[in-house]
Amino acid sequence: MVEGPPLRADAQRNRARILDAAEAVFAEFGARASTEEVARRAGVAIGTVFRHFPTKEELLAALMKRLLAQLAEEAGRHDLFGFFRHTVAQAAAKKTAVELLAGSGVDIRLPDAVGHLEEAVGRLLARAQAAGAVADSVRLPEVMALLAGMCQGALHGGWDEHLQARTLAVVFAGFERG
Amino acid sequence: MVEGPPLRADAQRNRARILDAAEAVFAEFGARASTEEVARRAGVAIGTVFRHFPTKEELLAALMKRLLAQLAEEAGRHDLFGFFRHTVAQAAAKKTAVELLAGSGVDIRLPDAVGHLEEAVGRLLARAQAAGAVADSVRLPEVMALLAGMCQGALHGGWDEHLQARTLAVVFAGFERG
DNA sequence: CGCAATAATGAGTCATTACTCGACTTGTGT
DNA sequence: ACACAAGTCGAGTAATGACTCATTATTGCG
Repeated sequence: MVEGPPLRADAQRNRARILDAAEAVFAEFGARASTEEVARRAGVAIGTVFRHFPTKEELLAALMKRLLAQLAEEAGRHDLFGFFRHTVAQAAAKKTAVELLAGSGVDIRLPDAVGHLEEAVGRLLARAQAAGAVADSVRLPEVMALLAGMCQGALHGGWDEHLQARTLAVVFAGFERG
Repeated sequence: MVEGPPLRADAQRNRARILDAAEAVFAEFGARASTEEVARRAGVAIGTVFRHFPTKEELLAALMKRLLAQLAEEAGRHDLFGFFRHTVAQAAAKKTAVELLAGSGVDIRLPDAVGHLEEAVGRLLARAQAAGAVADSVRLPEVMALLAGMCQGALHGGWDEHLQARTLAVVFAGFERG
């Protein structure tokens, strides 16, 4: 994480615009969408995208970092079950987050961002266990695995609201009894 | 499903070889792998692949059909929990099955093959409920959703044996208690 | 201002890939 | 054995997409 001199004002504006466009485009078409489409939606030339993010992977990584940070922050506003519902419901909208949280196609290292999310979920788990809502035998890794799996399932399977509720109900019952 | 005249002997051989090669190649590289790689591995020219499967999608669909039929057949040799364990363990190996069972990237209609698999799993569910191993409130759609989600999760998350066991344990506990 | 340094532009390059097609080979029925 | 339909071959085509770079524009500072 080497920080060079601060960016010029226009460069900052464009960087943010590109990330916003990338979020929208990749949410709509998945990670296969072209970099040109991102540039078009951001209203900048293709070269500008590559100036800020020298490869497509780095663009995806930067976007992913932002999305994971956002998730970790949102975790603070929910209990464990609520966070599951919220995250799974958003899965389809934030296609990329899910695709990449998983590493599908492109592989990217984001230890920090993933770590922060894990910490946040860990706190929710501890609280839920202290309240007796989740069995003590349940550990963080399987909680993360189920979160990822449910997001993937919802995304690719196109679950409706009802199916999502029923499916999560099974998972929550499993949490309750270990 | 129009059946033309029977294929010539060499054509049958090549068709099978291509499907085998496709299974191996797509399992290794995902659906992004090139058709040429499949041809190379099958030991035929690229034109031959396209004679049998006029588009890449049709190749994927044919492969998918075979994999789903195989899964449906394997269901007969397991109870519900065993089938989950078996299928999830194979998820990584049969990357394609999972990617496509979900429809990631390419969309394909395989109502028959999916229907057969659902019927097979439905029988396992009914038997498990009759034996009291699964709560009566659990229905087939969420069982299929969880199967798909767990396969996705295992595939993309790279679960090890231990994590897989712990994760499935939570799901099974959920089945037990509804 | 004026002048570097920094950034934006966008036509072009190169690699990849799905798919075509005309020349050639092989299986099969008679 | 022969003819011909069925099948195979693989160089070629066209589209796409990641990335480059010489040129032009903007910004911020003294």
